[in-house]
Amino acid sequence: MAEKKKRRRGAELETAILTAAWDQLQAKGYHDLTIEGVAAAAATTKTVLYRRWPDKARLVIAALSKFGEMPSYQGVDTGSLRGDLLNLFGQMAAVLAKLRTGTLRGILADRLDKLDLGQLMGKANTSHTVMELIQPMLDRAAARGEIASADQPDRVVTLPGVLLINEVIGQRQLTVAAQVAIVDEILLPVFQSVTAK
Amino acid sequence: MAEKKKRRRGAELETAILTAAWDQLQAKGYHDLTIEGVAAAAATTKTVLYRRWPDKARLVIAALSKFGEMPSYQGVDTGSLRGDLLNLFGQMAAVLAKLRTGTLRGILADRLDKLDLGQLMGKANTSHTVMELIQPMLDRAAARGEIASADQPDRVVTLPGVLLINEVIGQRQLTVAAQVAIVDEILLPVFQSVTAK
DNA sequence: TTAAATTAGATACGGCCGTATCTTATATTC
DNA sequence: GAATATAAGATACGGCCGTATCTAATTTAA
Repeated sequence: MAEKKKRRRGAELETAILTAAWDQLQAKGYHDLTIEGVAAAAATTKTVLYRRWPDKARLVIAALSKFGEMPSYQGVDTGSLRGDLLNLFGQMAAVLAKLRTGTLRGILADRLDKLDLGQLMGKANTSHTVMELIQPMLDRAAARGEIASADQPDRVVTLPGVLLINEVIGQRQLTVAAQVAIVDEILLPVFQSVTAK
Repeated sequence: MAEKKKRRRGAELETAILTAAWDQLQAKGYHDLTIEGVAAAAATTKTVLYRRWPDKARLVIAALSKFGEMPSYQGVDTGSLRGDLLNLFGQMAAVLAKLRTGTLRGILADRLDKLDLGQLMGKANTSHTVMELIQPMLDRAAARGEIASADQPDRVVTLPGVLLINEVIGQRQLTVAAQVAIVDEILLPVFQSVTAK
């Protein structure tokens, strides 16, 4: 009896590959995951993978997007800038907690050669940049009178993202205490220091 | 006539290798520099290189230390915290200006897998951490009464280094305008917000 | 001066990367 | 249903990594 040589295609094949990538990520971690290994685990070849994703980082990001159950950020009006920021960091911490240690570090390292910081998070460039998360908070805070102006310099608006990434780069855990420290010791003082134009 | 098979050793050999590494760095940039290429250019083999440096990043750092003419930071009391900080960033900018674009990015990326942020700059861990640069400034500023306390949280003392690295990671140039913005929009507000204990 | 210890140099290995080429199965179109 | 287009699968390549092993030159100790 001859073997059926059924060939997977399109979405079916892609799902199989991403499943394999996800498994490898869980089993071996980002560093030890290889394109060839994923291809083998998915019973295909790396040629097929390279047709879809340009490198390991993008492949893993795709797998994370599909199976990582990363909730997209829900902007909530908590009634204060401090609450908004803590809420944001809390959600980020929850996302990070789902990742194996070193995964994000590895992705960042791999992409550091090619991209600028604003795009380091993968889809961050297309959908919601850090700025787009922060700006509404600042708008509300200004409307409440908590800060003098919602029109803050770029470097200031990007600061939360920078601090988040910095926290990830260090081996730190982004505990609640760390979140509070970041918000109270750094972010609020900076935001509040801006004077109305 | 038989060739003299003179064998270089120790410091002589090491200098030859680092010279080759430096040349390659200038000629091809960090990304395209390879260990094997440096070995070949130095007329030796990579075995010899791996006996001295564990990876490309360390090799390049060694070459930079030897030939990069990176002036070590000179702490100067300019009379104000703002002046001190701008002076620091100015010196850092001068150092960065000597590096080919992408060199520092590459080094950071390569080491991101293995180290925490405080050690990313190579010898930064042994000699002068960022904290050790900043703390004297804060001490002086507190003595002058510019800030309420020199006893600032770790995350705050490390902030200048984080912002510097962030600036480098982006493709930005660390212009004077950027330095001023960092100091005035972020660092001074943060430092000044700390209340005496 | 001879023997012992170092260390440079040469070579080879397995692993993975990223690309190219070719075939063959499957889908699409006529 | 046959012709055509598309994409999977197989294989091979050159490049570099990092390690291991062996040799031979050179230094150091005796």
